Amino acid sequence: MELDERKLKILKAIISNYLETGEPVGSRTISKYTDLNLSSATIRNEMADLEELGLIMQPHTSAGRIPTDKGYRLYVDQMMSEKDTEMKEMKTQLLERVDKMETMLKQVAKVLAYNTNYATLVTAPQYQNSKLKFIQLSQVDDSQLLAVIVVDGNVIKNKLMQVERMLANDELLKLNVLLNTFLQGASLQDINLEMIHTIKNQAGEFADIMENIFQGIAEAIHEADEVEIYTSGTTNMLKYPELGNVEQTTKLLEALEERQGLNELIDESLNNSDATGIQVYIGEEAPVSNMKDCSIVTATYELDGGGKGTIGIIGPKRMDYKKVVSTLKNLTDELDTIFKKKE
Amino acid sequence: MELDERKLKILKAIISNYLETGEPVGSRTISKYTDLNLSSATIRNEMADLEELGLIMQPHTSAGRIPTDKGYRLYVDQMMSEKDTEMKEMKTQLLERVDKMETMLKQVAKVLAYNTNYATLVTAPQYQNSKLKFIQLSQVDDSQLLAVIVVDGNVIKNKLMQVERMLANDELLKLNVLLNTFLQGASLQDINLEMIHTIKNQAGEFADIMENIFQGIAEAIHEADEVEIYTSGTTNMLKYPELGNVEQTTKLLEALEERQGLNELIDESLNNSDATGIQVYIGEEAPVSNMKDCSIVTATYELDGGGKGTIGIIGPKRMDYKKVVSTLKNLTDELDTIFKKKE
DNA sequence: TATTAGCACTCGGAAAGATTGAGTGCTAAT
DNA sequence: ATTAGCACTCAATCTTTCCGAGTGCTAATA
Repeated sequence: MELDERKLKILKAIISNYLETGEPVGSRTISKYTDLNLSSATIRNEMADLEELGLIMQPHTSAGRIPTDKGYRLYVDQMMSEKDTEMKEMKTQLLERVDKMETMLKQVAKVLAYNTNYATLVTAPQYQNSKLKFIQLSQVDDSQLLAVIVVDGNVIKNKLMQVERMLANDELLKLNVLLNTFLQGASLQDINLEMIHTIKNQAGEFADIMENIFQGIAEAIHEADEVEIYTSGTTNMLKYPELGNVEQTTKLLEALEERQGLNELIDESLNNSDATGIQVYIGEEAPVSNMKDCSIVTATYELDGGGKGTIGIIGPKRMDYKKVVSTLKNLTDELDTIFKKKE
Repeated sequence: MELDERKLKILKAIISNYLETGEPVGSRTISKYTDLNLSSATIRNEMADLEELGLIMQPHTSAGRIPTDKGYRLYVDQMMSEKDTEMKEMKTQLLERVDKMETMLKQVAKVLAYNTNYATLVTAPQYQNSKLKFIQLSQVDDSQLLAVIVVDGNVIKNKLMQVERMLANDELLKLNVLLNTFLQGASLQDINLEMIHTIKNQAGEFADIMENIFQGIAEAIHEADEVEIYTSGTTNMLKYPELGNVEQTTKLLEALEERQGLNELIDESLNNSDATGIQVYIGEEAPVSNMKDCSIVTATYELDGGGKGTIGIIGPKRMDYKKVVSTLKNLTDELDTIFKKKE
């Protein structure tokens, strides 16, 4: 059996109705509220076919039909090829207060959650491949040295280190010059053992202090590699009763709160994203086990500096894909420009 | 009517039973499971009295009794005067990975939530009254100046500023000396307009740049004043059905997620805490409207540097006050020593 | 051959009763 | 002052009934 034009139209009608109501859709509804001018009986026949094709299903006999994951997938693929729309209010909301990356990303998650009524997740851009811009050591007090490390994209990391004795000004200066000479412009991966060795040699009597400093730098880098994930609107998930019992939803909320599996999700989405940067996971397709009853839409944004971040929306399978996808598309564009302007 | 010894015993029995089960407690239960050796009828009479005193109530006729807020309050006050117990496992869990304040506080919230099954909240120490330790300006690239600001307790803030031209090394040095001379050791409140004026005068040709810098410092200070609040275990709240319908719990979760009203709670608890630093809010006593059905226990920890932070536990009214209070007491002690060791 | 009207059938969910049992208050006896 | 006993209440739970949305199938129609 083939999926002809009419079947497709009916499928779309079923899905979009289901997206609105969350209730199984009956044949009569379709017959009445589409411009197909077919009787419910005919629709029923077609529905039987669609069911056979695995695109829709009945939650129980004598109920209407709901889309299967496969049905959603078809719908989303269709829809993705169509045009965008709307989105302007969000921009203004977003720009209200953008003074700091962290604040901004939290804000993005919040605004997005508020506007979509789904759970959202935003990661800071990951910078593994960006270059070291600047290192500075300063003596904070008798026993503490502060290393300030700045990388492309102006991500700043501080690292406090204990030292045995206070360094003189010229010693500090020398070390600063040394560090910056060797490390400026290096990508985080470039800083290998060999380089460390060289620097330690050059440092002479401060080799042991350098040891300390590298330890600190390593920690700072490690820290920079840990992606910070901001979530918002997680409680929105409680609004969708079809996500099964409360227990399951609770599990999902816990996962979101504890960031369980979110890293996998983000890696997955960063690696697999195509030109548009948008990925849609429906039900079982999700790389996180607690989210098998949901759909997840992720988008990747990219900075000039090479940093990449992810924005994700987690919602019920009957999420408004059209709106979500177009919103995300616009949002990533927006982020791109904001970050570029700030740099 | 007076609250005699026996009534008190019965009240305690009712409350502690209710804490365990979450179900209204009947007269027969008390009669059987206490060493009072009284018949259920007698207990009933006493219960009627306790009800008249406003210490317990019936959720409906022909149900057992549950404690009122007033009853809880009595119980808590009694209990607070008694001895502590237990707590050792938590320490080890806590110390597993303490490399960074932020990480640690998150960890504290998590461990606490895990161990108590309530929602928890932890704030970083607030430093309004601590002193500025160190300021350093560095030229990051052509157009950007980085100010690193360190205050007592080693809270570090970075502030990037745009400048029109690149500063020469000796110029930077001069400014650094200037800033540190005037500002080192000053509490954040000390930095008033007059001082700013003086510094700007001294800065000579760099007055305009100084303007920029002060702007930056102001922002950084402002930022330091914003308390970061970490929450964990919020989904635990879904485990207590007596918190009313799901909607209300959802509201509570939202409040926790969006940090609504948490600042009030923290201020309140910081200001009102007595020698022990522990505060208990029962039901309506809570300074946050969404939490009228819960109880909140907060504890204040204090650093040598003068920073104060709050740890809070939010749970149902029938929370295990004894355990919670002793846990919090121990935890704050622990935090105090950890922070002191780190300084 | 495609569509439609008609009808018997299914089944979840709401409504209405029936049953249970934990708990109470009151009274009379100890 | 305490207790046994009893009638009464009421939420919770289980049963039963009923309704209607929706189906599949068949026979009639265009």
